[in-house]
Amino acid sequence: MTDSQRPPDQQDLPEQMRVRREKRTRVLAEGNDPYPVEVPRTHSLAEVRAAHPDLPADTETGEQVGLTGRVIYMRIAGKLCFATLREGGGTELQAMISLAGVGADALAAWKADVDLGDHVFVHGEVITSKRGELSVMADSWRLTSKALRPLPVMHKELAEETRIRQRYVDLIVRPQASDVVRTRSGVLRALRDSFHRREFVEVETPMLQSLHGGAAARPFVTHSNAFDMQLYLRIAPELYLKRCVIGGLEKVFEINRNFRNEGSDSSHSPEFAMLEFYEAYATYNTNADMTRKLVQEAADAVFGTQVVTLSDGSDYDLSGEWATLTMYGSLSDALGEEVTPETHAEKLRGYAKAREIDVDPKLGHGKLVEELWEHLVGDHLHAPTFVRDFPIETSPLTRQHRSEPGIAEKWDLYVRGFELATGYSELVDPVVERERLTEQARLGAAGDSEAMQLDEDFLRALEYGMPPSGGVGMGIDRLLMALTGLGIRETILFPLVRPE
RNA sequence: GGGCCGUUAGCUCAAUUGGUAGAGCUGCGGACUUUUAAUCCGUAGGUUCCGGGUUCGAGCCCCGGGCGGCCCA
Repeated sequence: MTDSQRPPDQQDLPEQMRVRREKRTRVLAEGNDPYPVEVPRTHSLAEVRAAHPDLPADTETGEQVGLTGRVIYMRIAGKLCFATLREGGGTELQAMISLAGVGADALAAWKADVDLGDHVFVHGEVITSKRGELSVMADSWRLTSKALRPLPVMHKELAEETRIRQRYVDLIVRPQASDVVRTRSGVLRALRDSFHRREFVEVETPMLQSLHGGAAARPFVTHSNAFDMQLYLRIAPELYLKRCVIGGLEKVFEINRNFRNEGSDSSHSPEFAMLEFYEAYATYNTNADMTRKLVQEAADAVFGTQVVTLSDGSDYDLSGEWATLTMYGSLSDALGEEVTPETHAEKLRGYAKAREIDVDPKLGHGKLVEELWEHLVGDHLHAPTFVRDFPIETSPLTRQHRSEPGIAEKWDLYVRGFELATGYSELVDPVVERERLTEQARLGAAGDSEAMQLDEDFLRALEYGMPPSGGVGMGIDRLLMALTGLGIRETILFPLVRPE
């Protein structure tokens, strides 16, 4: 049982928590509610600040207000107490509680009852202090929510683990934590605006799927009692979005969660937000262009610039056209050896060994090429770069290149060395698709836990005819990483963590 | 999965060679009607992550485990 679930046994509590509980009890005993249902708030702190941008020091405005906020600092000077109140948006305002303003009893109650972290209501006049600080000079005050746990020190950073496990505390003490949340919200809004301007329709497709497909990944497995059947949490929405396009929804997008039962590190989370969009008559050329615009429009909308400032203070330039490489061409350059779709796996293994890159000896040509490429090229890409033309055998849902044999019309977008998005000219030939998925099913039966299952309903849908189309998937968490320089666990409000 | 590092007061961190577990902030008591992380005086607060072991003696050494971080796969 964790501390928070245990019934409050006063004997076991640390002193500071015991004291706060006693204060709560005392306030109740005095006939006051430390958790009132409603208080006569007239303005937000931000509204007061906005209304009085530059009052001179020692001004009395005559304006009466009722304000609320969490006490984050207290300074007591005898018969005059100062408290810094902070509200949700991060705006702070000083409250002044004086003997002359509230009387002896209310002043004594303030000193006795209020702790750092408490929510309070303060009624009084908007003034500036002798030092010029915009303040409310109280004529009355009351608790609006008594905090039973002490606030961490405000001027030291919380341990990273505590920041993640107790994000609510992180949000209270670290304004940048809520900035990230607001940035994320702004990015999502910008993406939706970009799609709506282009007349895309937002859809929501199943999260619970009876077959897992649309990506190469290990799924989470669950069970439906009603249907008495095994279900998977989706690893991708792709096969359902394609059904939409087949049905005539020619421009669709979905922003929703995917689940992959794989490792968790600084760029992977088991649960992550994904954007996918599909457009009839688009190709991997046109949708690369659109992907770039989506990212640039999001940067503009949220930061007002396409040269974003990362968390380490450096600038990152997302503006203009982005670099383009081909996978085989850039790998050949990095190796100093010509690599083509005909290059034997044995030879690729030799290149890997010569460069001390460990590869699974069972890998075939396609995965070897991708492994080598990631080590020799991908890890070193800093500027936004499209990498085009992947091995066909590792791209089962992608169309064969229009002129180059053995190559798929697929790109990956790399930003600062990590993969941000991927796009295809979609494979729409139902006969070829059946062959590809049958091969995937064979790999699955042979033990490849990432292989897709054969989705007969998807193939049936394809047999009704899907227009030539382009599709893109982009990780939302990674987009936030790209725009801010933060790690994935900072971009997700409540990342999965082991129970304490 | 492997390697390395970390885990000490509410929070952030110290602790010499194995020899009485400390500091700042917070809390509590006091002074103070213009503070800005207020200041000053006083004071309290510990299952040193858990379980074993070695030792006269373990926060520190050894073994096992938990949780976390970094690197590698």
